[in-house]
Amino acid sequence: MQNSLRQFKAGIFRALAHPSRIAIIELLRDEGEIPVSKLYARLELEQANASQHLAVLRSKHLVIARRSGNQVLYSLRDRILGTVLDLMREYFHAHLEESLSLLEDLRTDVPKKRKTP
Amino acid sequence: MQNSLRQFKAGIFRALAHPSRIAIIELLRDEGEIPVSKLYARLELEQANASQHLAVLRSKHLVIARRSGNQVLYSLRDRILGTVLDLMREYFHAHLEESLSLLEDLRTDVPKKRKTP
DNA sequence: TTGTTATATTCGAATATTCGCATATTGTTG
DNA sequence: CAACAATATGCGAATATTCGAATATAACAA
Repeated sequence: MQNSLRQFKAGIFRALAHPSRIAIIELLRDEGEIPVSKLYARLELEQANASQHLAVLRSKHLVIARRSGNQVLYSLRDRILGTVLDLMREYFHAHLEESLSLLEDLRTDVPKKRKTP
Repeated sequence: MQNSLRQFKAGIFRALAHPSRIAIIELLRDEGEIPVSKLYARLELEQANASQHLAVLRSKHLVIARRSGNQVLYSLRDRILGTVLDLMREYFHAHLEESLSLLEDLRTDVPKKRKTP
């Protein structure tokens, strides 16, 4: 009872527990409804990979997919998700210093931009 | 940059992405600071298991551990986490119907209570 | 029909989580 | 000190996630 409710919540958090999926949510929050093609172009994801992540989000009903002719348009299911991410940002700022040290730990990958080596 | 920030957020969501850890957070939110012994008694978790989950929460700085003599007292690091969980409840209610169908899907385990079949 | 574009799904390997069990650590009491 | 209580950690097996590669499906155009 109480228990499966927690499982429900955990499932949603799990769906949010990936950088690419967070990027997707943030993009949808900022841009509204967009086609998959634009989505994976913007986020520099492989098409298949983006589709897999979208499937995860769909399975938790976090996003809505709508077919429009050739393409599929995605949008956020509920503003609450945007709010949650805003809270995360707030949290991030509140604990900026140690957040930075956490980021330090993460700074093993993510070179991403490199100015002509 | 933007990317490792998302990784940071994802890490926090991942820490929340387990029913037992959600239960821990909710318990700390409701009870304030409590010793581990009380925590795993209340949640009916194995001692080692509870400790492992607490380690996950600690690693993301979501909880604070304070030693007091023999025992270790845990508390929530930031009210924001409670707020996030409240939002989740709000979300749950907003989409109650389909949430219920999601719960149906989960109802593979969690028999828990059964009225003599 | 055939071809083309857009998106989804399947598969398998690499990696990560989760749990119970055993053991280690820390503090207290006698 | 030894014995005990409270908590943490290490290990290994079971399970779950993640990714790229290949393939499937859907809508449309010629």
